[in-house]
Amino acid sequence: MKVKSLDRSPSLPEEIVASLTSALHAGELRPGDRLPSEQALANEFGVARTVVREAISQLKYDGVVQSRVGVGAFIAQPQERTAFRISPACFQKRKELLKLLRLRNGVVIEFAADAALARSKRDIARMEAILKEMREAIADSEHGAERHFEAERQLIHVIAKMADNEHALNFIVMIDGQIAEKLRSVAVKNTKATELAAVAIEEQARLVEAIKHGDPVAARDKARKHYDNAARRLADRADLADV
Amino acid sequence: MKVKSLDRSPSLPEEIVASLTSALHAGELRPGDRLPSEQALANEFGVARTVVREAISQLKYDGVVQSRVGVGAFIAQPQERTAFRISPACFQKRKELLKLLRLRNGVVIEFAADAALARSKRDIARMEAILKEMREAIADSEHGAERHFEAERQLIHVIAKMADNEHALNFIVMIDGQIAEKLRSVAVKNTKATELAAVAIEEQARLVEAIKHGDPVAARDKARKHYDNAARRLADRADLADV
DNA sequence: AATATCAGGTTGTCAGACAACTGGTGACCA
DNA sequence: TGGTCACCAGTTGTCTGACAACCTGATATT
Repeated sequence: MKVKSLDRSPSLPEEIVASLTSALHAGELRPGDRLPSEQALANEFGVARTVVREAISQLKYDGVVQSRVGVGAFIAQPQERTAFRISPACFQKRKELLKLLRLRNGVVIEFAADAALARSKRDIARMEAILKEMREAIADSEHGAERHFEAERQLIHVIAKMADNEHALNFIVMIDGQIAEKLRSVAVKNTKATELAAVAIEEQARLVEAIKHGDPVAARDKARKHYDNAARRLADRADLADV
Repeated sequence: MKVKSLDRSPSLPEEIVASLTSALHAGELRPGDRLPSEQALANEFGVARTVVREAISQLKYDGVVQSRVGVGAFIAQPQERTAFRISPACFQKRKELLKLLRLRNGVVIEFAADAALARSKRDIARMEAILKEMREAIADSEHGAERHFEAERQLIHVIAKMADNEHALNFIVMIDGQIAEKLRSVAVKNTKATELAAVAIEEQARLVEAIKHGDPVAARDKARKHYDNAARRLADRADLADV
């Protein structure tokens, strides 16, 4: 029905980028090193120069390489990078996934305090609607787990939006979007939903309450309690696949 | 001497990326919209199709657009993005810079606690050497401010490294590298160094102490005190240029 | 010995071509 | 009339070859 044909034959530039970044990650390419010329890479990979150029242009976009006309392309210093990127490889290992989750949670926790300071009535109404949706989801034996999962995400997004820092918002949305895709199936499957969800909802209700009261310290505290617990509950689950 | 010829004539693909992203940021392009065909864009911008392709390949790399053979290229949903990027435009406004600083500080504060849990003797020695460098820098009337600035950055990097989360480390190094370039001149110029620096060093010494004792709560607390204060001191400075 | 010139290599850009693929149109047929 | 199918124009992905601008190092010249 929804097989969706996950062919995904990776494009040539993608493969070259992957090859170069893995070489970089493996230490075969180090900051300051000069890349082979575009023509040489094209020959090596058996593709046209345009393909190599597209690959290198992506690396340049991230500040991972810098090129000088007439000279060549060079691996830049780590501090020169202009993008934080999540590669598919990050999700291969369970550990990596949990570390990304930790990073997302850390930012959310920190900015929950800012949210408490900048809250508006609209925001509060929004959050309470989300809590209501969570509570209703418990009764939904069919899609309840999925609804709860999505509601949790929405709460995070609302908090991030409240904090009045678009960079933090972008960051949270980006990470969350990436890990959510991987976590959804785990969160939905095999969930002995109700009792765990009830605890989680209580935690989040306290967080919302703190934000509502405009108490940044309490908001941070409640946020930490919930998101640390949520991460622990997830880590304890045996069915979080490790490839 | 070190003028270094900042010519920086932006490349054609760069300009097109900038044009498209600004159109996207301005709401002229919205998620789900279809981009003009590569040939149409090439005509519009007066460049070759290869240039347009390099630009779009960069956008695809970030998950900002997705393309399908035979159909076209489309603006993706925000949750689809795979990269958090700092564009040069972020530094034009003083406010943006402070928000980026807030984001960096938030992550550092949060992971200072993790650092306290995962500290090693090597790390502690490293941190104490950095504190020593800061204290010595006070006496250096010529390069003291710059030395202090760099030492503060190194302390952040060491803490990030300690926390055993390479994603957080990457993120901090990236953001810090970007804002440092913009802050260094401000931090160094017109610094009535000694008295402010002494306060900052004391704050950081307490942070190091907390990490040394393996106390995550104290580490987080001290980190928050220092980095919030540092941000406030910076924001209070009148010479932080606003373009 | 110091300087000017040149040749080769490298990146940036251009132009044109073709394959694979998609969506819709219109012809054809039952 | 209604459904099926071949076809066509448009699009992306890739390839090829070319040239300009530029840099480096070697060579020739003074």
